[in-house]
Amino acid sequence: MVAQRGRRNGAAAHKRTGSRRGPDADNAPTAELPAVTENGADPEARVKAIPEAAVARMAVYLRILSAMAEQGGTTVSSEELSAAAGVNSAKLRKDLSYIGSYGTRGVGYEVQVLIGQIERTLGLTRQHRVAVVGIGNLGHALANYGGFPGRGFPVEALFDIDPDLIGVPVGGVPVSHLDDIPVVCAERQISIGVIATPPAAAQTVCDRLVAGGVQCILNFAPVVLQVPEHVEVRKVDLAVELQILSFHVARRADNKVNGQVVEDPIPGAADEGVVMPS
Amino acid sequence: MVAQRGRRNGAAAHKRTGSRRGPDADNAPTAELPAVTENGADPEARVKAIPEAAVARMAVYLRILSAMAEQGGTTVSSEELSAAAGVNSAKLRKDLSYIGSYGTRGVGYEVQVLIGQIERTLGLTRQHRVAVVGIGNLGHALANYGGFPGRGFPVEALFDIDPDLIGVPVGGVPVSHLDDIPVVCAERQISIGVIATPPAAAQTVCDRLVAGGVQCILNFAPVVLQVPEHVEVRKVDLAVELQILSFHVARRADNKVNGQVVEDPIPGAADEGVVMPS
DNA sequence: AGGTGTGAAATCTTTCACAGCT
DNA sequence: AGCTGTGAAAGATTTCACACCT
Repeated sequence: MVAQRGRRNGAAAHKRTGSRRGPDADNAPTAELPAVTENGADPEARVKAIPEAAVARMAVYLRILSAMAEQGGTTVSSEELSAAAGVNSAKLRKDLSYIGSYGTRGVGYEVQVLIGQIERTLGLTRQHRVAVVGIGNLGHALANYGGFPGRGFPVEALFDIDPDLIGVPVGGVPVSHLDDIPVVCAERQISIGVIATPPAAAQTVCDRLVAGGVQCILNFAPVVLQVPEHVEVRKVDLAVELQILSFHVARRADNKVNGQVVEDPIPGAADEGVVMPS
Repeated sequence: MVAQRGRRNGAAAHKRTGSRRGPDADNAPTAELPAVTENGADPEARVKAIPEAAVARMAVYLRILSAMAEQGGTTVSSEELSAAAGVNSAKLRKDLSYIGSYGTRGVGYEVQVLIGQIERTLGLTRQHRVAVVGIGNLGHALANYGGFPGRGFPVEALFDIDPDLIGVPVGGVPVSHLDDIPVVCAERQISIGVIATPPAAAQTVCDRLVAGGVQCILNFAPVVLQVPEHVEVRKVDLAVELQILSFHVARRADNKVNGQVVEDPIPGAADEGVVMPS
């Protein structure tokens, strides 16, 4: 086979990931309209390719904006908003530019307008029914989160395999059996499945959720799920988070051997010095 | 070539306080790791800077390798390991190359060796004492996680503000009061603090953890924490995760409009651009 | 002045593809 | 023949810096 890739954002190109699956997908471009990317003066801005990273930040901006609105704020500058979100203003403006131009030069953004636009972009104008699988400690916590973040994500189904739990209502929703996942999810039009089971059960549960028509999965189990192409998976992995922090602790200790912290590490290196922070 | 991490030069120093870490994906460069020390075998190539993204994946590789070791596996090829981790083999090899050359051409990697090297890189050869703040549903779940991911992250302190909880042992550790965070953390040499409190309390808790000498924070509260430079923060935000998934559901639906709709035709949710006042 | 919107440059990541060991 | 290790190309994201409105 000769090289057939490296297609610079050209026109005709099936945006396919070489192999059959790509669960990783942490950086895939967001839209995939082959040739028809035009979106001129459409009153309803067509969803262009918003970088995945920007989408994640939008959610943060949204929360901050909501808080500001609640406190009576009516306008914000990119400087203010970005500071509250912990990013720099250029990034904030760039992010917002992906969804349109809703600011006023010399003034800033209108809080309400921005909230509306971000909500629209994130698809928050519709409901996304959620199912939580695995009603252990974590599942309980999730189920009781009550409608999840603000409304928009009602928990409509719970599942577990423990006979003692079946039928018991948690947070107002009765627990069903794992075996019923496909049926119940289909019936209740679940669009997001949350997996909070032990790792061993995760893949099976995932398969059933998919069978039930669930399109998106939020996985708390420390397992890499295999899913069909059309299903979106996000992973929240406590162990990974802690280990990343561990890495930083270790790195820091190494860089600190002299009691001096440096921004740019010096190729001086040190052994695995065990330095305790003072 | 001057490639310093210099700050801006145009605008003077603003007060963009801490919180340099983004919401989701990370973007801060990772400092260089000093050369190996212990069992040498590190002739030349000094370990370069390990990309943050690679660090996160290492943790995943590690888990898979451990599972393989448990099942008696002794060697793996990049192809096998990468498939199990859900990435492609080139990425896996590149990631591993950041920590050294521990594979054997024509053969693969020795599971045990890789485990050891990754653990060393992630700083898992030392203990990282953890404190969990906020013993609600989530905090309970975390506290009971028991030593967290395979030992190495012992939970040594718990905090809450509820008088009824103070003194009560959860998962073997008695709950202390929020006010005692600085003292207790310092005493017990806590290096990682986990915040599982309501958003309103998060920043205060964070400040106390920092006062207690905690260097890394895993934040479950939907708040952007402001921290001094030397403190590392990772955020796990359920709302953000769900909203990202929501975005994908919406996008998918949009792209399918001219083709065939296949998903949730939610009755009575047909609006766009209009803010739901619910 | 004051602040947005955005090409263009700088950076960071991923992927290619093949030299080089075993 | 098989598989790792890696320079180099391709992509994606972030940052700069400035034209351009109010």
